[in-house]
Amino acid sequence: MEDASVLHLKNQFCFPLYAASRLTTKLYAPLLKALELTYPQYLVLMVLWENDQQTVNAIGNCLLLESNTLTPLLKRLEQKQLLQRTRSSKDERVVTVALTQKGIDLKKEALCIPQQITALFENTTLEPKNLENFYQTLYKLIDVLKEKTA
Amino acid sequence: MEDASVLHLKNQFCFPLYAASRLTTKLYAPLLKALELTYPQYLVLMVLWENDQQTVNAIGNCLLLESNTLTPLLKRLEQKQLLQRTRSSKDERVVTVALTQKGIDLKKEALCIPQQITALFENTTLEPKNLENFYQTLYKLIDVLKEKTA
DNA sequence: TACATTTACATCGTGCACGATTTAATCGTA
DNA sequence: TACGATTAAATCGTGCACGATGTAAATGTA
Repeated sequence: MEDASVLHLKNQFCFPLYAASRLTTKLYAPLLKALELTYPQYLVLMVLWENDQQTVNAIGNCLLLESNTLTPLLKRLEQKQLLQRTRSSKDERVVTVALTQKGIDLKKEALCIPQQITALFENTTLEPKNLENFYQTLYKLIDVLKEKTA
Repeated sequence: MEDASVLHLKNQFCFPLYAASRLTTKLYAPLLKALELTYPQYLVLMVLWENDQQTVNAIGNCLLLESNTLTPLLKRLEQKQLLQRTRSSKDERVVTVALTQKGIDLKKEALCIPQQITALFENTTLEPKNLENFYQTLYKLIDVLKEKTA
């Protein structure tokens, strides 16, 4: 590759990931709007739907986010009465996040989202077999990136 | 896949893209800090290094961004005296963005970034052949997403 | 040539991301 | 048991993203 073209957008390592991530968030947006959720809020709820009663740190480990991002986001979800933040009495540094009944109930409405997303990819050029390889490599990439940015 | 697990994070379509995108931006951050650039600013400059003198719209088409994001970003780059925004006299609606000499010169310092990134992936589990397929599928995905979110 | 429509960019408000720092609690160890 | 180090959240400031709306210029068409 010649000198100049290494800086061309199409040859960049990161741009397509950045673009695909933003476009995917946009793909979810109309479905999440029905639940009055943003995409990061949806991610936090998925973490809690899978395992309720987690600390801020634990949620952050799942999503690769830290308290500076999570605290305000969790406060917004608490204001919507989807969850409750409680400072642990055993260790006053720790805040435990627990779903409210309203938060638990919202899962039922969210259940149809994954299949609606999947349906959007039917009859496209994206073959399931390619996608499988794609996600395998993507997770490998994430592992390497986690190590290199640690 | 059973009902509950479709909402598990690891089975989600979008989360790994979101995570990989953010981690990749973090990977670039220390290199870009030397140039006092953010990652989106770097992307805009790459577009202009490849083709100088573009309208806000044209830059947005390259990066999939609109004026609501680009205008403030371009103003910041203008304040750093890396580029100049000029309203076209032929069509007063259009703003043309042109690199200053300082902006042109910055390219020389940026040239080493791609190879430094590439070097980080040597001796990892990511095989070049897999990555080639990966990026092919990623660009296909972007095309589908562009269509579905249009 | 009026005038509705379209286009290009800008503005505004909200919600992330994230580096840097702060605060308070707990831990480790001399 | 003091006390420095570590840990968990929170706070702060800056810079994206982006939907919604605004503004002004250009365009299409009756």
